[in-house]
Amino acid sequence: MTDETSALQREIQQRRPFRSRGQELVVGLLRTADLVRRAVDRVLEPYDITPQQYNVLRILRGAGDGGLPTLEIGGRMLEQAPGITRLLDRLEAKALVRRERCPQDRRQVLCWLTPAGLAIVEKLDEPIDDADRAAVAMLCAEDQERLLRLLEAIRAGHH
Amino acid sequence: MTDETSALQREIQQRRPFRSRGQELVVGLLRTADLVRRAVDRVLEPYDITPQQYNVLRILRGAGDGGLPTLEIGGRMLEQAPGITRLLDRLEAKALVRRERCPQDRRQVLCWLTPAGLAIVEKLDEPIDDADRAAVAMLCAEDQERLLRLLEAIRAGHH
DNA sequence: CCTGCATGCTTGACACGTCAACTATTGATG
DNA sequence: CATCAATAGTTGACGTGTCAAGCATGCAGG
Repeated sequence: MTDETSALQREIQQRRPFRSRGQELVVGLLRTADLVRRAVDRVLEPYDITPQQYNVLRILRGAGDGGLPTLEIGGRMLEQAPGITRLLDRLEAKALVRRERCPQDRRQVLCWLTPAGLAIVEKLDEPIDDADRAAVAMLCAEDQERLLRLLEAIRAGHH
Repeated sequence: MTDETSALQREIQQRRPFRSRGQELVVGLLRTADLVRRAVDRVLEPYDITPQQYNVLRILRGAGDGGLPTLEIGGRMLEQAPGITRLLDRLEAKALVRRERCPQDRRQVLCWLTPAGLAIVEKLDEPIDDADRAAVAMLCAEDQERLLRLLEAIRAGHH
C-alpha cells in the first residue's frame, strides 16, 4: 500500500487509509455501481417502473411467445425466488405481465409480457441505451474493453 | 459492437445481443458489484450485522471521540437521510451506537460508537480485509490498479 | 422581538432483497 | 399403488433505499 491518500479516500472523507488495495477496490466498485444504478434509475422514473421491474420486462421480451417460468426469470437476475414472485405481482397489477399455471407441469407458473408491457420496453430501448452509453462515456473504447474484461475476471473468480 | 456473443451474454442467458458496449458494461458493473457485495455479506453474517450497519460503525470509528451528526454519516455513504436514521435506530437498539442531541445546535443528533460497537468493528477488521482481498484476488496487482483508475474515472464523470 | 426561510432530522408509505417455513405437484422407488 | 424426496412457488418477517411530509431549531431581516 502507498502512504498517499487516494482519490476515493477523499471522496468518502475517510481519515485512516484503506487497509488494503483490495478494500479500496471493493469500496470503489460498490460506490461506482451505485452511482451508475442511480443514473439509470432517473431514466425509468418518468415511466413509473423500477430498474428491477424493467429488468424483468426485458427478460420476458427476450423469451418470446413461449413465456418463462418464474424461477427462470430469477435465474437470469441475481435474485432469490421470493423477490421475483412479488416483483411479478406488481407488474401483473400494472397489467404489464400476464401469469398462468403451466398445464404440463402445474407446479410452474409461466409469465408473458402483455402488449402494454412490450410497448413500454420498446419505448425504453433508446433512452436506456443512451443512459448506458452516457454512464460510461468518460472512458475511451479501449478502456471500456479493459473494464469489461476486468469485471468479467472478477465474476469468473466467484464461481 | 462485435457480433459474437459475449461471456456476460451467456452468463445471463440472453438471446439478443447487447445494444451497445455501454449497456454491456453497465450490466457487468452492476452484476459484479452484486457478487462482491454478497461475498462481504457472508463475512458479516455470523456477527449479525449488515454491510450498511458495518459501514456506519466504521465511519463512526473513523470520527473518533467527537461524534458525528446523523447527516454527516449519510454524506459519507451514498444514502438519503431517512435510511440513516433507521439504520442508527437499529444500531442503537443493539447498543452498538449511542446518540445524543447536540447542546450547541439542538437540531443535530450526534452519534458515537459504544465500547461494544468499537469491539465489533475491531474484531471485523481482519476477516473483512481478507474477504476484500479475496474478492479481487483473481486480478494481478497491475490489473487492480487499472480497475481502480477506471472506476474512479467513471465516478468522476458523474460529477 | 417576530416572521419566515433554511437546516437537520424523523415518520409514513412503498419497493426491494433475503431467509425460513409452508403448499402444491411431480417423479422415483419399493 | 403408496410414499417420499425433489421441484416450483408463495407467504411472513425484517433490513434497507427512496420520496414526500412534518417538526423542531437556528438565523437573518424588518
